[in-house]
Amino acid sequence: MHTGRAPTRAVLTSELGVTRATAGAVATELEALRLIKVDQRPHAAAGHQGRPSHRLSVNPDGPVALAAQVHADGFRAALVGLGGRIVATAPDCMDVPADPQAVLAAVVEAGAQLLRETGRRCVGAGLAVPSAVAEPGGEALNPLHLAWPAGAEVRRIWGECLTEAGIGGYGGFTGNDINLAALAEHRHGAGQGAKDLLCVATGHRGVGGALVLDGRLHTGSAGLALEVGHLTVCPDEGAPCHCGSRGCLDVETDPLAFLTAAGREPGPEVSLLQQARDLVRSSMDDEAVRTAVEVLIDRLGLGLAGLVNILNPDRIILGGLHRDLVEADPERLHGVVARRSLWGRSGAVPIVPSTLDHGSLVGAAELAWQPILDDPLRLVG
Amino acid sequence: MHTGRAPTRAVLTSELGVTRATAGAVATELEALRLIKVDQRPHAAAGHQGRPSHRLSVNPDGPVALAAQVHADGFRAALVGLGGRIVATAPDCMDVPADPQAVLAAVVEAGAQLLRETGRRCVGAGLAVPSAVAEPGGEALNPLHLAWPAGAEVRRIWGECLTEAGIGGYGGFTGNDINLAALAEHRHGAGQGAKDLLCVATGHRGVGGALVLDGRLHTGSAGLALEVGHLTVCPDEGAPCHCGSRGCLDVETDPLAFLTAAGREPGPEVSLLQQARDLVRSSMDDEAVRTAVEVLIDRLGLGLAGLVNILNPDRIILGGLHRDLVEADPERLHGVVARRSLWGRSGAVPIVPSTLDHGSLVGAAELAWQPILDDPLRLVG
DNA sequence: GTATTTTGTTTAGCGTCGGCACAAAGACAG
DNA sequence: CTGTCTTTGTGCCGACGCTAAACAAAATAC
Repeated sequence: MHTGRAPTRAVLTSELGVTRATAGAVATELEALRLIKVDQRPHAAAGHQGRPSHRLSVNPDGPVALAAQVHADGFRAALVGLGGRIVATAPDCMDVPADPQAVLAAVVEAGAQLLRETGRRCVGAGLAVPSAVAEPGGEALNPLHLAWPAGAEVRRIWGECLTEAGIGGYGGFTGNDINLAALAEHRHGAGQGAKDLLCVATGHRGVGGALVLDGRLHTGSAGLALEVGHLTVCPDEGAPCHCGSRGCLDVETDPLAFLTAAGREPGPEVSLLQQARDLVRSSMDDEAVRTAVEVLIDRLGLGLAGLVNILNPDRIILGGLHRDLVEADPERLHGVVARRSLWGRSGAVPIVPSTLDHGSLVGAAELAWQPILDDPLRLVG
Repeated sequence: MHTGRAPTRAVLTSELGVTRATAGAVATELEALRLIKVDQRPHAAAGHQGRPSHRLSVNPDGPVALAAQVHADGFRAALVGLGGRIVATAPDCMDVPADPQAVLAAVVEAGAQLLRETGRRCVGAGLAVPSAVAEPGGEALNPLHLAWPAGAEVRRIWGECLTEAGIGGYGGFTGNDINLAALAEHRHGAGQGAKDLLCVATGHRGVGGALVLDGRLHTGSAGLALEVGHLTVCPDEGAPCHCGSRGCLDVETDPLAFLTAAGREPGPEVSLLQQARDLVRSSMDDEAVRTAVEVLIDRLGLGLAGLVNILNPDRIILGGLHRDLVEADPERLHGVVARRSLWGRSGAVPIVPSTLDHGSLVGAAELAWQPILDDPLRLVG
């Protein structure tokens, strides 16, 4: 169902490998649920003979998922339609109480406001947090950037706030922000069609990873997988890391590491990530900046090579500052990864920049949409 | 279906979550296929009331899978029944031609001989090789220990040899030996019930890994995943590795590394693996040996911690020399892994020795059994 | 204007599975 | 010993999801 836009019933038959009858039934059903709409006037395909087909498209006025993201500087809420299109966005809120209960209540209130304004039906709500999320309980294990207590029961609180506000659908879902961005890239971004998709991204501080296998997030047995920040990428003498080791990917390739390597003093006005990205984009003719980019690419490449040896992905998507690094010098990064991974030459992995601006939001919505994609029947009514 | 031995129809109903009717139908069907047999006399369950149930057990005289393993010193062939029981074994052959075609022909001949002798029906044939196996083509990418050409089309040759010998069933399957051992441990050994199972093992030289997710082998997008041998575990000054780096798990924790660390000169009489294992088992009161064990455990632990951070398995099985290491001092290994992994204290991972003697063989057979487990109907006839 | 091609819908049929009733075989109470 | 209860195994029916095949629709090709 995540194959581009506006297919026809005929495309569905071949894409899903079912008969025309089944594809037609599915289409009728989805239309009855107001999830899709069917062109009244058939689309005359030029150069093709035979009966022209009706295009099926996501109903822009259909139900939505409530998506929210909490980050270091505040939170953000939006309504996301089927297919990952953001329908409405609440103004970013920069007021961040240290109490998760209070934050999530405010998030839900913003979402409820959006739903009231637009009059949309809500199929569920997803929340992205900048922390490892334990499975199956949904506790935020290391919400360092939020000043929340470790182990905060985010999923439970999220669910309670939602029911309190009367937002129903298929309930509340929570996940790590990078995991959800990876899911979104797989469904609607640069990861479409990948079988084993690896995503690596910087936040404002630190580095995170995510893995999408056969279209499903792989979070490990307890939700703690892809903690890629502590791969050693600077064996000889790296900066000390809070994990106790030295030269971790986390402290060697994050925005602060880049600013330091470029000899810039980080200012307090905007986020470190923003400063670092601006520097890469504006000052590649500066010798110090170019050298810093090369150093970080070499370290990142070493880390990616280690991951390639273990995971053997068929695509890698880079986000945050890493996205700017690969865009600045893709050849160098490809070269390092190929040289340092065992199957570098034979199995060169495509490494591409992320394409979605609000991947975590879209991914959070995707969680809420999932039950409906799995079984559209149960939503009848 | 891999839940211990001799369940009853009633157990199937609860275990598979189906009705008694369906469980009964499945049992009848499997019996008709001679895959299982049903106790004539019902098993009186002591202390239980109600009608006693008939035990269902794997038919020891039923069809078998042909399983074979090629290794550095020769090859081995066996017939394996449903449930991983080895029914018959051919005498180990130590004659190893350098030509894969010739070796596999000899392997198939040994297997055909076994089938003739026992008169069993063959449901398929699986082959384990000590090399990464490319997917989906099935080429052996680094058969270093076999003196085969890299990229040898093992799967094609195996299939051709089988059809030539008239061994039918569901065809030929090939896989990496450690991958298959991991699959076998998950189905019938120390890995039962694990959701995310990581296996790490030494062969005679080098270190390999495998991952079983939700009961299925994860081999990555091209079959090249879990090349764990080149994790850095000796940052300061490790031995040089053929991969170009230093201090890799491969050269720091394999049998030769252990013998060197213990100050022993490896002799030519038996394999390095055998010498190393004998040393661990017999001479733990020797100071040099004990120190060597501790050094290797520390390095192995560092490597495992890195894998835990990325994969978050819920169980780790160690094979080869690593099995002896964990048996010699489990506390030390657990401690290192917990200290060096991010979620060490909260998410301590069980690390257990492998339990199967011929895991690769059983796993190879498992590949051949898989189509029948997936759909027993199609074998009617 | 007719034939052909492609798409969409209707109808019949098949296979799977759950629900239910019934039979079987023992335990337990009197 | 007998009747009741509990658990297991089996046969039957219907709901459901899908395929196959026939039919209808709407364009192009000649």
